[in-house]
Order: sequence, then structure tokens, then C-alpha cells
Amino acid sequence: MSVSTPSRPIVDLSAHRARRDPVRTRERLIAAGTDLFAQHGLHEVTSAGVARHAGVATGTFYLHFPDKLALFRTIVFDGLAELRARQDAAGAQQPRGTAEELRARLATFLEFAEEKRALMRVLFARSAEAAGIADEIVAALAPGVERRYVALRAAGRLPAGVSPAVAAQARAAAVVRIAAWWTEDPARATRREVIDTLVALDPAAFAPSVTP
Amino acid sequence: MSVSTPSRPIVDLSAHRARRDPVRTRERLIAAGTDLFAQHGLHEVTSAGVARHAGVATGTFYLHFPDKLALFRTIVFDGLAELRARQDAAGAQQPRGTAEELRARLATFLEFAEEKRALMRVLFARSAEAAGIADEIVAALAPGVERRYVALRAAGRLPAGVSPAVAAQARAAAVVRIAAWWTEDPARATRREVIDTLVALDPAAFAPSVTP
Amino acid sequence: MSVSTPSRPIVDLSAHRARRDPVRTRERLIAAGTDLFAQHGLHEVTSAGVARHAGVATGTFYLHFPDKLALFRTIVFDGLAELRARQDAAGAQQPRGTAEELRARLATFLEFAEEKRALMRVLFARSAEAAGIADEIVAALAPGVERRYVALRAAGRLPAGVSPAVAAQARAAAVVRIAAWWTEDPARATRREVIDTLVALDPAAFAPSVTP
Amino acid sequence: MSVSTPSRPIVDLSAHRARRDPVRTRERLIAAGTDLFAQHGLHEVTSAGVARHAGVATGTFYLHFPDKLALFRTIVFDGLAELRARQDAAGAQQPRGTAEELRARLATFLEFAEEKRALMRVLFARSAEAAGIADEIVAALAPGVERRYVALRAAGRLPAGVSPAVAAQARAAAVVRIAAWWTEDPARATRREVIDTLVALDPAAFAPSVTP
DNA sequence: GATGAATGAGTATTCATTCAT
DNA sequence: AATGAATGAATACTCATTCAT
Repeated sequence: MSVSTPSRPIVDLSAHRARRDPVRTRERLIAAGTDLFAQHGLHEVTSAGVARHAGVATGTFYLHFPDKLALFRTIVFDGLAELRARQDAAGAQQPRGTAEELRARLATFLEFAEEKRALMRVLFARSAEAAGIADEIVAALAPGVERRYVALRAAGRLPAGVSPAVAAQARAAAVVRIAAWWTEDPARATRREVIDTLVALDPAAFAPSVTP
Repeated sequence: MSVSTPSRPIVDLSAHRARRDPVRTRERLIAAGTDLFAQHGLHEVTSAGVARHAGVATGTFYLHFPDKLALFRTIVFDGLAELRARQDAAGAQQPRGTAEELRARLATFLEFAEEKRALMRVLFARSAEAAGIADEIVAALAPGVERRYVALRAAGRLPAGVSPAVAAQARAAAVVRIAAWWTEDPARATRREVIDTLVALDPAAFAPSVTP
Repeated sequence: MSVSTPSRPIVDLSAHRARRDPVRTRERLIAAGTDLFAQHGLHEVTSAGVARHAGVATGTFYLHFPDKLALFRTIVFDGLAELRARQDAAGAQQPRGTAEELRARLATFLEFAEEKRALMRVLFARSAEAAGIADEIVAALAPGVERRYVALRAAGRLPAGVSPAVAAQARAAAVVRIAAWWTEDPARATRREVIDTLVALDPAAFAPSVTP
Repeated sequence: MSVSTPSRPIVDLSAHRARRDPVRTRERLIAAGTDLFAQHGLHEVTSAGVARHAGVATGTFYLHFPDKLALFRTIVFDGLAELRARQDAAGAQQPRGTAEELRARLATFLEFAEEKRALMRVLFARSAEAAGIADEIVAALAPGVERRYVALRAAGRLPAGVSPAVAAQARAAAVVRIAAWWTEDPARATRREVIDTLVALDPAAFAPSVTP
């Protein structure tokens, strides 16, 4: 058995406190699932384990989610949606298309990552286990980046030789990887280093110097 | 059974042709495993399925590999070793530390990716399913990149603000992602575009313009 | 499949009568296991077979016992505990250390053996199959006998030349063997013959005559 | 795997020394089987393991024995036959029906046990694993004892209350158990103690005192 | 809505045995 | 006689899911 340690529920709630409050029960299942998926991965986690960790009975799981994968997808897509909402909110306070906007979005990303480490692991390290989900994540990120690069190209700010489509894939993967890598151990680099590096590596950052 | 489609063996093997040749049997198991893992992923593939696909009996699988994960790891690490050997051979024919060397290594990578699409999927898309293997892959790639960036920094060729450690993670992830993405459908970009973009995105490429 | 005969459940259980009563389910598994282990031995019996015989699904077995050996051990040690409890209760009604006490304990043993023939087979014929269990059984019986012989020796009632340790092993084995042998076919001897012989063979029985 | 240690062949014979000498090959299989069955028991030992231990190929096993159980039975019944032959030879040098004869037979038994500890384990501890074999062993021992007790009874030398049939079972079990127990660790008692005790516990030993 | 005992299909792995060499 | 790679039936155990309470 992989999930051997009795696994204390993160969101405490010693047993039946939330009974009869379906919203809280659902939240607890999501919290428990995030925690366990982050640690053990989709295939090593059982629906009964999630229920136990959440302090509810096995059958209760299926009252809230049709199956294990549905919980996983809920965690992933709800998490992504919240991340994007936060980034959009932060970016909207900066002039469009500027380095400041990029910086604000990255800063928000890192804050989010620090705040929700387990979720980050699920999103960017474990999601690949669920066939298709990793693809969906990148598919959800890359198009936005690509649109930005197409705009940069039109503005003459994308270096020659850089294909927007290729660069968008590369960028999305790089940012996601950095988020996962840094989350794993924030002592690996200061937040400042991470942001500065990611800003400097953005094609838009160095393009201007090419076209004086 | 997950692998429901009768799954024709790729490496033809009109029944027992390789019988009594353990080396060929092992090779066939590796070929069958690469094929199936690429299509269905570690957890959806059964050892019996690999054996059947290879044209041997279930028990024969365990004559050659102690378990399913061992086959998976063999495929991954043998594949990585061959890839690196080819890249090293190609890079060695160019002046060290130049864009030409980088270009040669990337070209080799893409050739390899075109030649072994199933293996690429296993290496860069499916390997994350096996806890730890994805980490081992990045851990195998990033340090080399980081060393290069440290050298660039010493030579004044790394842009200000770029942390070698952070940039190495970003770069490794980007290259791996591009390889997987492009392999999935080579029509997504020309090989030229891919190489040019990856060369252009390397910090070393645009640094010179910063220090005229 | 070894247990080929459709094997009618002993404890009748016209299908799902005990459903939802975990205590009864457990009891039925124990009864089914006792029955099957007695007939076929530990290695020839499958956990699925026990479950079927008990009228429950395969998985239910593992809800009640961690594995096949755990059921076997439960049967053996619970059985031994009950046997000893009965003997102690019977022996306590006779003067300590007398032939009457010995006779009462033996009579109880035989009653128990008649009542639970399958359990006797498991305890004294099949238990040797489970590495260690046979040793544990003798280890559980012999020390008590040895203590008695040491006391007899102190009282001058053990014949010269008889080592308490050796005699204890011999006695434990003899009693156990007789129980198994007689259980196998009670027509082999009358209960009276069995008891009389075992009493007569006890060193204490003939020692007095040595010391007039 | 239970037989995990590479298991050095006892009868050395580094590999192919005995090749082409079928008699020695067979002997080596018997020696290897005795060794492994004694340590691990019938069910934990594989035919391939015996072959490896004997320094021959798997298939060779089946050239000499039709199956695993056949080897087991050969070990057991050849062993028993040799034991009885030795006892008969030793007993024949003493006056029939005397304590000296009994003592000589017991001494021979213990010598044999000391000399062939692995065989003793197979005969008296492990044989119970093979359904039927333990019964056959007792069936092979008890009748002789019973005949002796019937003769004693006829000679008025069997104590009242002792049933020859029951006593024979008890005696056979006791002697076998003592042999196994003492073989396991000869420090448990001196050989003298063992013999004296077993002689003293024989009904014939104390009967005379009953009939002055 | 919640419970948790029960279900049973699914799968990794073992090993006695065969047989081409 | 000997080899050892190959076979494939057999089995312990898991876990997603159901459903009577």
C-alpha cells in the first residue's frame, strides 16, 4: 500500500464536523484529493483513500464526483481557472503588452505557487499522468502566448528566426517548469531571480535591442 | 483489458521466428513496450499485453525483465543514452561553445525524434507517469545546460538578470517540450523553423547584442 | 483449480442471508476456511475458494483478513485458545496434580475433538504446512507439560532416567497425535481406551509404583 | 522469492564435473532437494531451484524425476528405508524383545539423526506438507510398534488400560517428535538423556514393576 | 446526504513443465 | 544426457463502484 501513513487530513475537521453540509464535504474532498494527488499521483491514490483523508465514508465520494478522474479534473481545471483569473486581474492593472504587465503576471504566478504548493504539483507535475490532461493544460496556455508573439511579430518586436508557434510552446513549457521546480524548493532561487530570468528570456525582452 | 484493439506487432514477427534467440526476444519486448507505452502509457499497458505484442508468452516477459517498470526504465534510459551519444558525436564535429555546435545538437535531436517517434513519446510525454523518472530525465539534462550557462556568464555572454540555474531549467523544459510537440505532428513547423527558433531563444544567441 | 468439487458451503448460507452483518460474514469465512483447510491444506486452498464457500465475493475476504495466512492463523490460534480454555475449566474442578485432573483434561480434549473435527485437522494435521505454526503449537503446549514434570520430579514422582524436557516434548506430540488419529476415525478406539491409555502412559501414572 | 540467497550447492561440484554421469546427477538432485526442502519446505522450493542448487539445468531435473513431488517422495522413502535398515541391523545384534534391543534401535536412530540433519527435517518436520506423506510415514512406523505391544500384552508385560493401537500411535509420534526436536538443536539434551527417557517412557519399561 | 460492507472484474507475477537444440 | 529459453495456466490481492441501511 502506497498511502500507508494514516494520512492526517490537512483541512482538519476531526470527522463529522461538516456533516450535512454538502458544500463543505465537497471542499474537503477537493482538499484531500489535492493533497494526496500531489504526494502520490493519480494512480496511487484511491477514491477510498481520498474519502478517508477527507474524513468521510467511501460512498460519500461518489455523491460528489462521478469518479476519481472527475475529481482530478476538477482540481486541475478549477485550479487553472483561479490562477488565470488572478493573473488577469494583476495584469489588467498594467499597460497592455509591456514588460510591467508580464512581470505582474509572473509575480502573481509565483505567489499563487507559493500559496498552493500541493495544487502546483498536481497541475504541473502530476497532471501528465492523466492522459490528455497535460495536453489540455498546455493547450490552455500556449495559444495565449502565441497570440502575444504574433502581435510582437507584427510590431517588429520578435527577433528574426523565431516562430511564434514554436516559441509559444517553448515559453509555456519553460514557465510551467520553472513554477514546478521553484515550488518544489523555493530556496533554489530567490523570487526576484526567477522573475528577472523569465522576463529576460522572453523574446520580447531582447528584441528591442535588435531593432534600434 | 485496456489495450483492447488487437494491436498488431510493429516489428513484424510472424509468430515464433526469434525463438531460442534470447537477445532478439529481449529486443522485441523492448520494441513492443516502446510502442505500447507510447500509445497507452505505463499504467494502461499490461505485461501480458507487451508479451503478446512481442509475440511471446506472458511468462517470457519475466525471463527478460523483473517487472513492468524495469522494462519502462530500460526503454527510457537506453533511449536517453543513445540520444545523448548521437548528440555528443554530432556536437564534437563543431567548435566548442559555438552556435554551430548548438545547431548541430538540435538537428541531431530532431532527426532522432523523427526516426523514433514512439520512443520520443515515451521519453518526453509518458515518462512522467512513472514517479521519479521524469525528474530523473530533467535532472539528467539540466545540469549540462546550467554548466554551459555558467560558462557563458563567465565569458560575459549571458544577459544581465538571467540566473544560470533558472535558465537551465527553463531551457531543458523548452527543448524537451518542443521535441515532443513537434514529434506529435511534424507538420506543425518545418524543421528549419524549430531549429532557428530554439537557437534564437538560447540566451547566448541574443546576449552579444547586449554587449557591443 | 485444485478445489474442483463445487464444494457446498457447510454453514448453510442460502446466498446473501448474512449480508450487512460483518460479524457473521467473518464467522462464515472462518467456518469456510476451517472446512477447506481441513480437507485440502493451506496451499491447495485459495482465498477465492474460501470466499465462494462462505457465500461471499472474493474481495470480501480481504475486508476481513489481510491475507490467506492470516485466516489460517486466526483459525489455529482461536481454536487453540478455546481448547485450552475448556480444558482449564474442566481441570479446575478436580484436585490439582491428580490423575483425575489429567483425566478431565483429556476427556475435554476428546470431546472438543469430536465436536470440531475439521478444526482438529487444521490444528494438528494441517498446521505444519504453515511454516512456523506447527512449532508455535508445540511451543504452546510443551512448556506447560514440562512444568508439570519438573514438579513431579521435585515430588519424587517422576521415574529415574526421565528428563522433564524430553518427556514433555514426547508427551505433547503423543497427545496431539492421538487426538488427530482418533478424530480421523473415532471407530479406531473407544473414547475410554484412548483416555485410559493416555493416562496410563503419563509418567506420573506409573512412577508411584517405582517408589513404594 | 524465498530462496533468495544464491544457494551454494552443498555437494560442491562446481558445475559440470559430473556431466554425463547420470547416477551422480541424480544423487546431486537428491542432495540438493534434501537441503532445500529441509530449509524451505515443499511448497517454497521450485524444481528450477533444486536444479540450480545441484548445478544442473532446469530441464535435467525432469530427466531424473517426473515431477517435484516424486523427488520429495524419493527423499522421504529412501531415507526411511535406510533408517529402518540401520535400526534393524543394530537391533539384530541384541536379544529380541529386550530393553537392550530397544536401546540399540534408539541409539541408531539418534546417530542417524545427527548424521543427516537435513534429511531428518524433511522426514519429520516437512513431510507433513505433502498431503499423505506424513500419514504414510506414521503408517510405516506404527504397525511395527503395535505388533510389539500386542506381543507385550500377550506376555503380560503391557500395563492394564493401555491399548496397543493407541499406544503405538502415541509412541511413534513421540519418538519422531523427539528425533526432530533434538536434531534441531542437539544441545537441548544429551544423547544419554534422550535415550534413557525414551526407554523409560516405553510401556514395556515400567510394566514389569506392575507384576512382581 | 451519509455510511461502509460488499462486489467482482482486473492484473502482476510465479513456476511446473516442455522441447528445440 | 544435458541444456535453458519458452510456455501459459494458476492465484493472490486491489480498488472503483454500488447499494441497503
